[in-house]
Amino acid sequence: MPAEGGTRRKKAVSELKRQLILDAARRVFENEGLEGASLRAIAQEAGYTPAALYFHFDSREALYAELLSQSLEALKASVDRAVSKADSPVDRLRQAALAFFRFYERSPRDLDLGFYLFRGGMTPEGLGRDRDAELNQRLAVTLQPIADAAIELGVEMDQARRLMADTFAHATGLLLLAHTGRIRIFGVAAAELMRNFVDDQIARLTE
Amino acid sequence: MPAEGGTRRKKAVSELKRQLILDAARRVFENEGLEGASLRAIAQEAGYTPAALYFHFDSREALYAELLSQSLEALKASVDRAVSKADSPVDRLRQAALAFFRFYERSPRDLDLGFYLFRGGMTPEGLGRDRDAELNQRLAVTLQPIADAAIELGVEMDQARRLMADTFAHATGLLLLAHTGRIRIFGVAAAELMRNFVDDQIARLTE
Amino acid sequence: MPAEGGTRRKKAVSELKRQLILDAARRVFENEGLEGASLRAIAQEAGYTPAALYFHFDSREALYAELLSQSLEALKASVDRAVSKADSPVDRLRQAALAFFRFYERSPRDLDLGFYLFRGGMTPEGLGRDRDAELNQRLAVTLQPIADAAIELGVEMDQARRLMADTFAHATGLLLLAHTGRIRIFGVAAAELMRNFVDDQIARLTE
Amino acid sequence: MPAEGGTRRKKAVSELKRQLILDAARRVFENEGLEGASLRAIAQEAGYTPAALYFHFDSREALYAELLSQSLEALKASVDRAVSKADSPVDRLRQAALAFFRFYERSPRDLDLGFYLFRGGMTPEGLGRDRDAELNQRLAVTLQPIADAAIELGVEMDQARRLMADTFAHATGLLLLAHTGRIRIFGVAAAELMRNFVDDQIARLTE
DNA sequence: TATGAATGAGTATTCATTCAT
DNA sequence: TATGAATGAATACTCATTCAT
Repeated sequence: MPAEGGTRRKKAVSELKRQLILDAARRVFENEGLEGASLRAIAQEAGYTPAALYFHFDSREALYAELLSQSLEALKASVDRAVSKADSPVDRLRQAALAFFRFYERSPRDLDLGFYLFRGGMTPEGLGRDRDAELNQRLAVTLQPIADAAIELGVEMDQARRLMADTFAHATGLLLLAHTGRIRIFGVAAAELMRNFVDDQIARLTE
Repeated sequence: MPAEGGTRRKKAVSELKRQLILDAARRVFENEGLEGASLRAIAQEAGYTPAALYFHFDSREALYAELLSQSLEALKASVDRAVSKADSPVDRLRQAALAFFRFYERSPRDLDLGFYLFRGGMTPEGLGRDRDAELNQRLAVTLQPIADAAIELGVEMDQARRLMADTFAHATGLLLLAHTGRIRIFGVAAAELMRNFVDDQIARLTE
Repeated sequence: MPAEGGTRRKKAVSELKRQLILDAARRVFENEGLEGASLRAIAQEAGYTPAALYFHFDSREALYAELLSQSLEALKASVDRAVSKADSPVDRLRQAALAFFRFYERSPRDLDLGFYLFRGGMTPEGLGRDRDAELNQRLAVTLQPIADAAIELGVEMDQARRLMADTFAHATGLLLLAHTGRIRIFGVAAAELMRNFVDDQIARLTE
Repeated sequence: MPAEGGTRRKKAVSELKRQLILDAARRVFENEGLEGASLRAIAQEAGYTPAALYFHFDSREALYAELLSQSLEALKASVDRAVSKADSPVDRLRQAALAFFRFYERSPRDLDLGFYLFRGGMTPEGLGRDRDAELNQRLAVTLQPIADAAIELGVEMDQARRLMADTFAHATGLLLLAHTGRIRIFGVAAAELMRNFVDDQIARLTE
């Protein structure tokens, strides 16, 4: 048992260190942006040598991927929390969509991260099919409450899926616009447009 | 006349070479993506030494900017062409929005290019305020037909601007989804969703 | 004769252009210093293409050499002027030494230029033996009034030559010290030290 | 102890490698001169990739600065050694001045190095005020024995400082002359002139 | 598990010079 | 005489990654 316990403790310590590195990476990302988040910079922020990170992650891309993974986890938690507080299908739909929007509105670097790695999916090899499939899965699961609520409202599966895609698209489009400052061209506020969009969708489903 | 003609011919040749370099840059962009489009790579594709490009462009960023500029020009031409063929405000609105969408649907690298340089606007200094302001201007002008058509339909200025922003956002969001292959998650087609979105907007304005 | 006259005029024009380029080079040197005085920069200041300068000078080094040559000419003129105003051997000696010092005190870039090309003399090939010998000759001629005055005061040739070398060395040493700001370490003024040095030399010769 | 020993040995090895790079840099400096001493060239001479040097030095300028630092250290040691062997104030003054001269007479590249980095002090920002101030400090400390000896001889502080500056100036002036071969113009020997200069100064102080 | 050292490929840009026109 | 275009070599420096210790 003591040996076993030692092993378990070692694993826990290892897990902790991994997380400390990821936290450091997040900080670098937030402060320096995509371009500045080199492995060197992350290692330094974490108090490590670049070489040391390779004991915890296979490559820089793997580290990034894990960062995105955690980001998506946080996103899902955020959406789920909002949904759980709602008490009607309509409200669940609205809250899920708005929680999604707000999550990225508040931490724009997470959006950058998503764009960066999502784009990777286009390349022939991508980040590996497994990783790509996993990202898709996470995304689908996160947005699922929207489809669920729609179905509760009597909508067909097909239509529910469209709603998910539309909501995702509108939110990310508006966030992009807001995030790059371009939205000022139109003299409007992204959050307000998002609310309107969601209300319109609901109106259409329930009319 | 011979002297003049010589000068004129020289200018034309120079202009042509410039364009050949830009074409090479486009190809590199298409094949290698954002990261791979180094000055070296562009020069090689164009059959030049890196140093030679500096005779034609002030810097790598200047070359990129010109690439984007031409892309936006083509976008505007595409939208204008679609609008000119339409014969009613409703049709003009629809065709403008769909032309915008189709342009980027067909040449996804132009979307990347836009994202790349648009993002520059976020940095404190940006690529220079002038360039940033110019990008905004071009975008506003390109989407203007949408607002014009809406106003013809009796909509307030305020609402027309919202419509522009919403259309831009929805289109880019869907394109991002399509472009990265994520849209498959939802089992829907981006183009169809865009058409539906536009139709919904029109229905709302005209009901 | 018209042909001849045309040739002469052509030569004069050519000479003038050469000089305009050299003037431009001086300005660049003064404003940008040694490092900044690239051929490109000089050409631009002169209103030419870099390539055009090659019709007027064999190489960048040749242009620099000519610049130094003119600088030494101006130095000699400055010394000669001072000497011609003096009315005794002692005064000639003093004025020659001080004029030399003041020339470089006032235009430190000329000193830089001298250092730069003088140093070239060390390299195996140098700027070519001819050029090197010419520089030596110019320097000797410029300082000759010091030796002449010393001889007038009854000093041996040998001693007179020592005096020239010492004066040159002390002046350039002080100028270097002044020019790099190091003289502040000692809390003294270069010009005053130079005056003292000259007075000491004179005292020794005449005592 | 073994662990400690390992660390200590590692540090020693590291220090050694650093020094080997500096030695390589010195050689390049001696053979190729200022302009040729690029980071590439130094790395090659040391048997390294350019990138490897960045592990040992922060930048090319930092490497240069360390080279100069070691040179000044050697200079000071040389002067101190000479002074410690002298047994009277007059002798200390003479030996300090001549040791300074001889140091640079024997290794002219050290003089070049000094000129190169000293000149940095002229530029608005310099190599950083710290570095500049440090250079000044080292120089002052090195020449201090001259001032000390003069004060022992009953000279005022003010006059002692002048003597330091004059000695430095005369020595560097003569060295420049000798070093570039110009001194041949005057048919005299730099070392002899330096001895005479020092003797004259001593005569003046003690008469 | 972590480090120090090293690599090799890469970055944009500058330079003096050449040559056809 | 002058230009526009092009070259080839050079610059310092950064990057992700590897490996012996």
